[in-house]
Amino acid sequence: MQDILFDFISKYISLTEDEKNAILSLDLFRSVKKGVTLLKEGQKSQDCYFVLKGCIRKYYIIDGEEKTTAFYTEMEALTPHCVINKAPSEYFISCVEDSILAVSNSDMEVEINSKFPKFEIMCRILSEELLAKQQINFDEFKTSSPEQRYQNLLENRPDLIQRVPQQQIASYLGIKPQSLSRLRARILEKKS
Amino acid sequence: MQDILFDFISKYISLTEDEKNAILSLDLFRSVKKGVTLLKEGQKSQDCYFVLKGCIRKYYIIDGEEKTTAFYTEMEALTPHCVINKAPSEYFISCVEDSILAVSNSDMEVEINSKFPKFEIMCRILSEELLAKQQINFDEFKTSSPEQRYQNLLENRPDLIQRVPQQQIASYLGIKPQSLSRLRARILEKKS
DNA sequence: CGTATTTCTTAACTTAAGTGAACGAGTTAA
DNA sequence: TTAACTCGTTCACTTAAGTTAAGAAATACG
Repeated sequence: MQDILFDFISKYISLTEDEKNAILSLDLFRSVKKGVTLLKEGQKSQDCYFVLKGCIRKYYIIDGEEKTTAFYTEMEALTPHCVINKAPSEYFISCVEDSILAVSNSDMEVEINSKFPKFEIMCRILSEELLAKQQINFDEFKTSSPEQRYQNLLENRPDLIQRVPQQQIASYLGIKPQSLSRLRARILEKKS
Repeated sequence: MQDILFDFISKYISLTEDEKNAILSLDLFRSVKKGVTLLKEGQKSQDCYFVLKGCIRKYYIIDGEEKTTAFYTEMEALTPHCVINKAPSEYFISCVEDSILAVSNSDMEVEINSKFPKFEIMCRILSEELLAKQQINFDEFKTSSPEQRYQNLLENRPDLIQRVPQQQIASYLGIKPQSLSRLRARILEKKS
């Protein structure tokens, strides 16, 4: 399981055995059951998440309704906004499947960063990379219809549609579950 | 005009007179007329833009239709995706108003970064900050209707609605110009 | 194993956005 | 000054998503 984390890190920087051991000694790994809420609206938290196995999601509750805006699966990292701006969180984070996560908090990161300056370089590259990805994603979302978004999802993250309940997929696409059902039926009809 | 740039930078790092002069000697400032296209789909470019005065926009052409996905106004910076991944651009960038921009290319940045390591720190903070903003923006877009998006825009960037043609605003909100007209009429009716 | 509960689908109806066309106001150019 | 063009609005019509409700399918749990 640790290998997944080190594989990920090695895409950005190379680690010595000493450095690997220092990371392992932080005891980052957490096993989390499906349905568990990791962060609630209004909470202040310092925890960042890296998904080793499973899936977590970010959602808002607006007028009593859950609005899912992101899923994070294997090899994806989530730094909640409340960690950055030190304000109460505007959203929830919860576990879609039984998952294994690497959970780090600010203190640990300060410690690691001061011991291994390499780490800061990785963070910079990572956040630049994420920013670029995020922008393309946003543009794609803006320039397409719900139906196109669903087709895109089918192409780019087909696993999600299997792993995640439809209602969460629907809200991720910006529509209601009933509309997703209908839209799926429409697509099937077109194919035949 | 330089003051705007230095004001911006001073939010992140402090510069000595020498450093300021080094930046000025790069001769970054460009005056660009309304309507000029700075980047075209398919082009490879190394140029990044910082708006000192005016407004530029990013848009795609999809099925012959312009789809505007972002506006950049005073004190906002745009690093095109093609600069990061060194691939041809998927979108256009053009000038909405007569504008004054600071235009930097990769070579200059390498030069500045090597002379003043401070600069790299600024870039890291900036991209982290942008990433956070971008995520909140994306979430807001996803969780709201065209009408709510328009109301949001009225609150958060009222100037844009004055400065930018309706059709570009409409496409930025993810709808057609006719729908924006209708939506505006609907809102006026509600108020009365 | 069967019951309860949640999740997904279907349907009928409402509302809002897309489409195509026409119109008037404002701008540009001959 | 007039003709051509652009831009925003309006209208009638179509299409897709929201809403409410009911029923089927899948899942969880005692």
